[in-house]
Amino acid sequence: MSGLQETVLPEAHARVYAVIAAIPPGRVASYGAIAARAGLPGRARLVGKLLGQTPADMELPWYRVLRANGQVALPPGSRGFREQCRRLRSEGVEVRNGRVPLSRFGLDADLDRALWGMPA
DNA sequence: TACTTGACCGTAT
DNA sequence: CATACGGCCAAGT
Repeated sequence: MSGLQETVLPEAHARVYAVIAAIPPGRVASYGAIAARAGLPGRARLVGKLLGQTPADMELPWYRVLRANGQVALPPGSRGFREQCRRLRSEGVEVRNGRVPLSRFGLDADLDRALWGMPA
């Protein structure tokens, strides 16, 4: 066998997609939290790269993914940026100045709550 | 092979 | 709140 990660990475990609697909409407998660839940701790950039290469026609709630501080990761003013803000707001998520306020819960806690239903 | 690029992140100043 | 720095690592040049 010649390539290990040549088969391992696609596996990881599938897990990342699964985690993102599991984020319920009206909820958000950070790149880092998603990577961690997909078994790739410390590899938030891989998630970003993957989303960047994800075809726009694929069904995936990509817009529920934000930076750890709540900011939208796309270039401010770009089409994707506006699209993301629009979709989030349409789900009832507050977006102010390209950013989602993380009032009492961090994005990680928010994702955990979403996946495991932990109470506040 | 070496260097650069990214839809990132935590810590420090 | 803003900068800076190191860490992360697949892919492209």
